[in-house]
Amino acid sequence: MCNALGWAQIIPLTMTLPTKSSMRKTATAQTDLNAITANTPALTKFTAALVRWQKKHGRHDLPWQQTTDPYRIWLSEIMLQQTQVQTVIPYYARFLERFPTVKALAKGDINDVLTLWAGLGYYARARNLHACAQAITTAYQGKFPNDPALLAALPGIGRSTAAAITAFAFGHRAAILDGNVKRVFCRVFGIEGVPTTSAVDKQLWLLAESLLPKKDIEAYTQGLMDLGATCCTRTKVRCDTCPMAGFCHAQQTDRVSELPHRKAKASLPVRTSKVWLIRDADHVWLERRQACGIWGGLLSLPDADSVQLPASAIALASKTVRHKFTHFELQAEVARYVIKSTTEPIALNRHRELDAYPLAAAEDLALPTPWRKLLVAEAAED
DNA sequence: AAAGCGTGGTG
DNA sequence: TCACCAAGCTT
Repeated sequence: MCNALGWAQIIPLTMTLPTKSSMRKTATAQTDLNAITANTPALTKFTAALVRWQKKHGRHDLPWQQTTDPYRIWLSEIMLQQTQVQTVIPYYARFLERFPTVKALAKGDINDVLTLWAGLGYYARARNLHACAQAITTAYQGKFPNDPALLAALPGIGRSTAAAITAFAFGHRAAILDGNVKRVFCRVFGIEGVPTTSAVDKQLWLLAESLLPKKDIEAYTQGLMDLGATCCTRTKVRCDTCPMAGFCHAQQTDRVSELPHRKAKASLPVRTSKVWLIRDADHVWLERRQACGIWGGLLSLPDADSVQLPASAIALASKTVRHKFTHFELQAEVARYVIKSTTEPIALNRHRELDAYPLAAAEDLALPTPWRKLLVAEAAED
């Protein structure tokens, strides 16, 4: 069980109010989904145009596209959750080199998995990935089930990811619904309301199901992703090359920049902490974080209140590190100390300890990004 | 149902 | 610099 994060929250939440125009529209305009899904010709037009467009103008050379290996497709879908293609590509190659099959991954050490994931974020994905590989190995003899409902019961695989895997690996007819798809649907069909709310989300799933083609599920699914990523983007929209331009609701009413409606966002609370950077000439002492919560399972600088410094410690200048997460900003004071050379662990208490790691290896450890950057800079200063 | 969970790109 | 958010899932 994870308790508090250990970082004090010192600034309370305040709400950024929505603009008057968005309040008025979300309050009064209610999209009639029945009117949309009953309009079969419009649905058919969308689907046919998308499939045709994907085959000619979509992406066909991404590293996970020239295969129907469900392991490779699954790995790409997990890495791509809330993460852009350009970021994923180098991680994907390194991961496959180390773990080429689901059985290899299942047998692997979770700390090796986290090391390969370090910097990619949302580390529960890596822990779920490992657990999922073990489940597939034991429950399905290492073969991915081709049923989206079975896949969605596995750790880290939700409804959309399950549909994407079965569509690409098995040609199974199932609907995806990610951020790109929601944006496309809201614009093309003029869906009002905030897509992250459950009511709108439910409507979008119904629409997604009703749009599925009878054949070409691969090109259709890829087309949804490609359109949102290369044409119907958040900003710099390229309506001039869009296959939906002739009948897109947002484009025809000049509201492309207004849809989808944004949620009123809470301002970032700030949490402060004090951590210790304990080093000698070429080592730094790090703690393995507990498996749940922020940076679960990663290595980290220890909280200052949890460590008894060795008697030989000599204080260096402190540094301040600021790091913004999705939901809070961390301001950490890094108190730096040099201790007498040793590679012995430092005891925190009965259950926890700090272990020495080579400072020069900071790039290759399972460290969260702010600590990795800090330690790389620390090593470079020597 | 809504909050928790990372990081990097972009304008 | 700062706000916004991306091939979402879990609890």
